[in-house]
Amino acid sequence: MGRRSDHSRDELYELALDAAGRLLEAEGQKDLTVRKVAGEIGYSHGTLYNIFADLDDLIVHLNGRTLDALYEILKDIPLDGEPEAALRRLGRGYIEFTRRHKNRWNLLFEHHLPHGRELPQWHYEKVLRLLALVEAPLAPLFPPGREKERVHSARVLWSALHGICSLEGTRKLAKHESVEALSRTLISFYINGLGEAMRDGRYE
Amino acid sequence: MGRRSDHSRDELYELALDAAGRLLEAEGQKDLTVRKVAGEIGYSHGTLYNIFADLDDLIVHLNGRTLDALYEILKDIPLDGEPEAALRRLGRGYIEFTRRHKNRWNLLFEHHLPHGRELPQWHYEKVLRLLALVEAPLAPLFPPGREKERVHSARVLWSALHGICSLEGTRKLAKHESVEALSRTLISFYINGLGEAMRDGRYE
DNA sequence: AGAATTAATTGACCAATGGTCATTTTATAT
DNA sequence: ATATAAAATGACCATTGGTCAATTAATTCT
Repeated sequence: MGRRSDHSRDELYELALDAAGRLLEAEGQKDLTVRKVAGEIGYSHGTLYNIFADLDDLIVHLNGRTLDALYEILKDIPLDGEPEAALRRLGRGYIEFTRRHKNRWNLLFEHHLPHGRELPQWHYEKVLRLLALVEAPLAPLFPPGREKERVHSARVLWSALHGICSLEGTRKLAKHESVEALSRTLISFYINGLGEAMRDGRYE
Repeated sequence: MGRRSDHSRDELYELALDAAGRLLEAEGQKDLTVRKVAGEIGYSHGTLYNIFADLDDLIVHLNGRTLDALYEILKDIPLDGEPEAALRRLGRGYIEFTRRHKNRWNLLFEHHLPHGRELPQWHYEKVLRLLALVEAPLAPLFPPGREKERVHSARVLWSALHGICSLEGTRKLAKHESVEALSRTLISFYINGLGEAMRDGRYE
């Protein structure tokens, strides 16, 4: 068979990522193969190599979608009011997302490009956009001129929450523990400690 | 070829895991294959299936070794003195380990058993032994009768540190950030917040 | 309209993998 | 020596990621 007019290149890109996402969510990483994705959309596996450089490339784009999906969830969460409460709301949104899309979310962090290849710039931009959501509620806690420290704290909180969800979701830490409880404690103590240090003027 | 007397079953087990560890550290997850491990120790791939149920099983045992190795590093770190200082020392040890053994450490958290299979009991015991190291320096911060909360806090800190190292080591968060700085801030603010809450009697 | 050109799609093909198991080879017991 | 039991092998299978010449359909040109 040759050039069909069923789908444009862009449509094919979307179709492929749709199918890849479905496969991933339904069957897990092991079943996310070039051939299965191609089969799902009614093309041969060779065709996918016109759209993506290779499977790694496809995964990088799929992960981009995951970051977008998470942003779409979190962006509507109100960030005003008590900083701690806002952070808890964000945390809950994050936790719920990782629960609902466990496989997608695992792939995002567990896929590694082969040696020498780097993630595209837009990946980091998508991450920064998410981090900005965490930075917002932190604003009232930092006086002007301490923006760097605010960014730093957002990263601590983001990474820490990631760790909590990661260890729980993959059952690597212990069989059962409440992610909510752990994240709640984290946020509460961290913010209190931060506030205290800031009040006493002994931040760093 | 048949039954050789070169190595006992136990020796073969150790040899295989040695080779697997070497391959993993040198080449990464992609090159950790049954055939390569077998080749490294001078046996055919079929032989490995006398020792391990399958590749997943081999990896589970390899990960057990990783947990042991981490414990061996951390167990000699002095945990007395200031809680915060002790936690920082533990954190540094952990960070250094994840740097030195990046591939081993990634595999530990990124490997998933196929659906329906569970990690062996001894895996969780090895984890608990590590968590106990974090619980120790927290002891002075909790009055008697709050052991549950102490365990809880150890888990928060452990998971959070894991998240920080994970995101940094895999370059998924941002290109460069000081893991040390992030973990230092985490420990400092968390412990301060915890102390304050405990003093004021408003824990939970 | 018909021919020439261009581009997309295919599937045979390759090397490698995880895994199985009948066969072979060796050590041990009789 | 012979029989028995255990372990090591490698042919074999299905599946994978990836390549590329051949094929086929859309587009352009005359």
